[in-house]
Amino acid sequence: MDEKIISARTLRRLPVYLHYLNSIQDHCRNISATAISEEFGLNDVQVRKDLNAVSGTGRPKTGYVVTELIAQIESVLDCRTESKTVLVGAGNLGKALLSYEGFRDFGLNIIAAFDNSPTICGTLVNGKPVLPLTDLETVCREKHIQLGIITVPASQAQEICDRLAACGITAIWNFAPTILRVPAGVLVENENLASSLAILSKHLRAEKGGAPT
Amino acid sequence: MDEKIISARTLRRLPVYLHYLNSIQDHCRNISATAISEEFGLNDVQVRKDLNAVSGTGRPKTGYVVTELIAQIESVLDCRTESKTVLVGAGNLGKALLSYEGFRDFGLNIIAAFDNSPTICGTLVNGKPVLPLTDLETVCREKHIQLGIITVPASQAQEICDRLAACGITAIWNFAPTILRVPAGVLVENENLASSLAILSKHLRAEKGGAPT
DNA sequence: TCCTGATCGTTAAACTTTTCACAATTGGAA
DNA sequence: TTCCAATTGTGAAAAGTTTAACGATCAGGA
Ligand SMILES: NC(=O)c1ccc[n+]([C@@H]2O[C@H](COP(=O)([O-])OP(=O)(O)OC[C@H]3O[C@@H](n4cnc5c(N)ncnc54)[C@H](O)[C@@H]3O)[C@@H](O)[C@H]2O)c1
Ligand SMILES: NC(=O)c1ccc[n+]([C@@H]2O[C@H](COP(=O)([O-])OP(=O)(O)OC[C@H]3O[C@@H](n4cnc5c(N)ncnc54)[C@H](O)[C@@H]3O)[C@@H](O)[C@H]2O)c1
Repeated sequence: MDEKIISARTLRRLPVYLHYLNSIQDHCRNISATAISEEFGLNDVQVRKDLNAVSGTGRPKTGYVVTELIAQIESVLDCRTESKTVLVGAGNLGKALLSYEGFRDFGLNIIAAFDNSPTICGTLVNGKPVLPLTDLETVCREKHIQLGIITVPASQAQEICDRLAACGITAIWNFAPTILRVPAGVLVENENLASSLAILSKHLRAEKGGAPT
Repeated sequence: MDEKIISARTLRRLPVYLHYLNSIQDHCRNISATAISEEFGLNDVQVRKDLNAVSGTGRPKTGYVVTELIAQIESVLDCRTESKTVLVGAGNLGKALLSYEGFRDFGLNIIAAFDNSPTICGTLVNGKPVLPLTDLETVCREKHIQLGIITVPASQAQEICDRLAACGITAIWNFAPTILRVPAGVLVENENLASSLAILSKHLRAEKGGAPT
């Protein structure tokens, strides 16, 4: 294994590069770090360091071979290996995520959704079954689920989280605005949309206040 | 104005604190930075510095008065001032955002949504009208819209972005997986869900590979 | 063949964020 | 009253991240 330590910051930028590379691969054979940096308004050395962390096959004058770079990023992000996933809470947000195919590119495979509302259970969303919550443990254990998405109301999130962790799930993507307590070894990624909103509000305010941002 | 410079990192943590403070305000009069730090698994000095940036009214031995702290964070985040907002692209994700009331706490007020699909236009989602895209400019100008949410397919995002910017909107919340080019003075906040997914995938992979994370 | 300029990769510097260490304050118990 | 333990606030160290500077490489044209 020629693994280098990839910083979290770099890791977060890789999907962005990957999406861009995919979009240009049909009409570009090579791409330079400089060109990517311009595309994203980043510093070119930063991009070069990011790419160097996953690739190392950049060549002076020509840059990187697009398809090669895609493969290397996909390898680091492990896009080819499917992450077997369940989603709990098939409400508005849950259904949107279930319907979205864009995460397939990153290996996400939602096997099933769970909900405790009888009106939703039994339906299919984007071809994926919504099952009663009581089946959660059985399905997770039988299908060897690795990743759990939580889109239930905040008040229910910790309980769901505990149950997921108890099934051996070690990665949780939490959309509820709560902090979850998990056993060691389980990673929670909180999708905190309010944080982004705070940044935007601040910008609007700064503008009105007079100080340029 | 006794404004201090608040770092972006701090700004992102404030909504998290705020949500927690709101949840405890009924049964707690005071709260210490230490207690908050334990709740979130952060360093206590970091929390103290964050709070100090917005408050400065912490007292030794007792900590902060919860209601006071809430008011101060709300003031910094400018939660009381409504951000007049439009959403473009009333698809799965757009409808989920339209239906969500949680952002009201942060001053978000979605006035209307726009879509170019005739089947969606004219409907109401959570009491909010979905209008034809052709009305975008008129509404934005007449209602003095400040913030735009983009939930259209990636291929359409730049065009929508341009139109929003042309209406004088200076803050854009982009959910499409593209980088948007904007005039100076316009702030784009990209909600990149794939980045979080990358972190989770990496964790799963590291686990299987043997190296503990 | 030999330049030239684009590009890479790396080391060092600048900057940011987090953590540590410690003095200062204060409410309440002895 | 006096002391103690909890807690704040802050300057300095440490860790992490971004930017700058520069030599090395190499494709393609003179
Ligand atoms: N919709 C958004 O745009 C948005 C944005 C940010 C955060 N969130 C958060 O995401 C979560 C879901 O939001 P939403 O808008 O989809 O809400 P929603 O009410 O539409 O959906 C919640 C779903 O969870 C189900 N549910 C409730 N308790 C459950 C339990 N114990 N087990 C299984 N299922 C249960 C409900 O039946 C419902 O279908 C909330 O925590 C919300 O704060 C939503
Ligand atoms: N659904 C998710 O969970 C999710 C997650 C991450 C990112 N995204 C991104 O969010 C965006 C929307 O995703 P979605 O799942 O809601 O897709 P969707 O297809 O359900 O919705 C897109 C909507 O935009 C409308 N639209 C298309 N072109 C338009 C235009 N030029 N002007 C106005 N409206 C237009 C369509 O009519 C449709 O209603 C996409 O860019 C997607 O990549 C979605």
